Amino acid sequence: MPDTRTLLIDAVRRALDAIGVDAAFEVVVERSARPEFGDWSTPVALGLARILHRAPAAIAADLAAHLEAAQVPRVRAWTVTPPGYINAHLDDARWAAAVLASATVLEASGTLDLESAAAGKTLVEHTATNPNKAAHIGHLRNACIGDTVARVLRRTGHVVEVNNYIDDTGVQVADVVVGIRELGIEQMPDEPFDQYCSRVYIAISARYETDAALLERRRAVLREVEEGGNATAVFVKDLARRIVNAHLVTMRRFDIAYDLLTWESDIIGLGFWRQAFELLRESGAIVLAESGKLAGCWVMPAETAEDDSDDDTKVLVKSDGIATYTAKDIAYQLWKFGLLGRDFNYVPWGDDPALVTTATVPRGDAPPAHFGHAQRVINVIDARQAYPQRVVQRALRRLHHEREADNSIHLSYEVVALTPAAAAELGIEIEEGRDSVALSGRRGIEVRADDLLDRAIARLSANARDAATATVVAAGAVRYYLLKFSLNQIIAFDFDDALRVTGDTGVYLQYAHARAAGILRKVADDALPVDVPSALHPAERELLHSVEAYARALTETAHALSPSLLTTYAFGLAAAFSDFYEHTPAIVREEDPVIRRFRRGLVAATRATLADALHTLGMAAPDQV
RNA sequence: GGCCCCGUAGCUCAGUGGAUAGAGCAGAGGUUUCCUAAACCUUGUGCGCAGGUUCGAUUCCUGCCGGGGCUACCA
Repeated sequence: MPDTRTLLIDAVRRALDAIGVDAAFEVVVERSARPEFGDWSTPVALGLARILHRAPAAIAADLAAHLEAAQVPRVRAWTVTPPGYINAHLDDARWAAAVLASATVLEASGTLDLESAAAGKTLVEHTATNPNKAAHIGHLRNACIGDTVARVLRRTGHVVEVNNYIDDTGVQVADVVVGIRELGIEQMPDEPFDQYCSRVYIAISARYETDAALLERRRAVLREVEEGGNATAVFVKDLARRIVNAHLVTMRRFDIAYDLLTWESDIIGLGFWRQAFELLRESGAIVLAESGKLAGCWVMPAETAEDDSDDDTKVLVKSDGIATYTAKDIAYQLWKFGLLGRDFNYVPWGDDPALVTTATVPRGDAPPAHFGHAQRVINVIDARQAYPQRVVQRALRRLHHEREADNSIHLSYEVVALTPAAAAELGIEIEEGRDSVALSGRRGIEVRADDLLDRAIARLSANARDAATATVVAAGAVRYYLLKFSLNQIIAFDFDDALRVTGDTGVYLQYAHARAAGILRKVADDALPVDVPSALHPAERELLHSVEAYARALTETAHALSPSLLTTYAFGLAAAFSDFYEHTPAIVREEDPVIRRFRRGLVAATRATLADALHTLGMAAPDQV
């Protein structure tokens, strides 16, 4: 059943047809600015005034007459207000009943086919934290965005595959290897492995400044890793596996999971890059630079012949023969679309039955391969990597994969930075004149994801009914905090904001859900048909509008790939419910059976909708807190 | 220099080509014989500046100012 807004847009469209307005004229219908105007309003008459050479109010009156005559379902009356708005006043009995019925369906159905099923699979790559250190809140922002986007897409009927890319042949892992070998730093008793590696990473990064010879050691490590089949490669693989396991445990605490772990070393080991290199070379997409500062490198030249500045020339193979990260990413992107003509080997990861990892060597218990071959690829990567992502897209275009290039989405988001207050709390000096400092694992400027969650749990434990509740509410609170900012807004991280338990927080949403669930526990469902009372309380109207808006909020979130749209919606729904809760009499003591039944139904619809929104955001919807 | 992002209330942020631009926090003051007060209510002279497009611009365009990022044989 269409929602009221869609119904009204169609009705206005037909009224416009009736007075001969071009079908291309855009119909806007929005919530009325003030309740006394109505429930929904359209400004179409304003825009038509010039086209029709008539006063807006006169056009509005004509249209209102047509709408009145059309007997639009769920609409009780049409009015016109200056300077020419047309307002719909809803027939509460029919509208409210429809909203409650839809929300009940929502609860019953497993998936919500809101998108007319874009054919094919969407592959979402997220997290992709370098396996050389503990995950911090910057990595967690990435994971929360990616995980939520995947959930939203699945909820709206898409087929989704989630990859977590493991960059185990890159510079950052090599740094830790050099650090462990050269600096003699020991793991402390009780020190988690990922935190130990973070410590080594910070130490070796500082040492490079004074000991350039160490950089040569790093080059040697990288070469051995790329060649494979030696002790260093085995050492790195083991180190990376241990870090990846730590990352998976961390992310699991936030209910973040993956379908497939893809290893950069397999892209090298299985010849993906070799294959991609040949394709790129044969097509002329990359060339060997023979002179200049890039002599000896295989590079992808600039976008256009005119713009041949070095600025836009990207090195894919360094003069020492080692492929850059971007090069391997091109091979990976080709694989994601099924364009490489090669596939990974797949083996289960540990004892998690739902998680598969790529492997260089096949194994007997390999799960059936159903990975890759995506229609659309979404790479969740921070805004600083926009340039290399453009190079990946450009590579697809140069190989004449236009459609796949168009369907390669860099889902860019801004970084997390520390406010001066947060930096001070961590004992980090902030540069004079700056109002924030960027996170940096390399420099130890960070808030570890696990530490933040532990602090949130500690903060919530005092008021939660038990430890398990505190844990899920804390995880939800941290997720909500990292999701509520627009993607292109830098998060100015502040401990007070992130750990707050009142106001616009995940805790508020979960508390509202628990309140609704509490009412449903105490007010029995008499299973009789729900009638709508003759007069709705303003808070009831707002809550009904908010419940009804869920489907649209979901589809808009899916289209924009922007989780903050959904957090904003969910907060609005929870606030509307709190307002209803505070400003209408307690249902448990309601004597009138019609009102009691209706208001219980409204609470049930709210709870179901809020639970659905919370789950789609990757948050728990506890019945009690 | 080129490209990208940001600039809305004291602070952190939503928001929209339409009728009086919203939240949270911080500050002040209130609400509990009542379904969980992690709540609710009261308290607010704010869209960086200047042009342009438009019936209508905080929203779109151009320029400028301020801040951040990218522009590596790192990722």
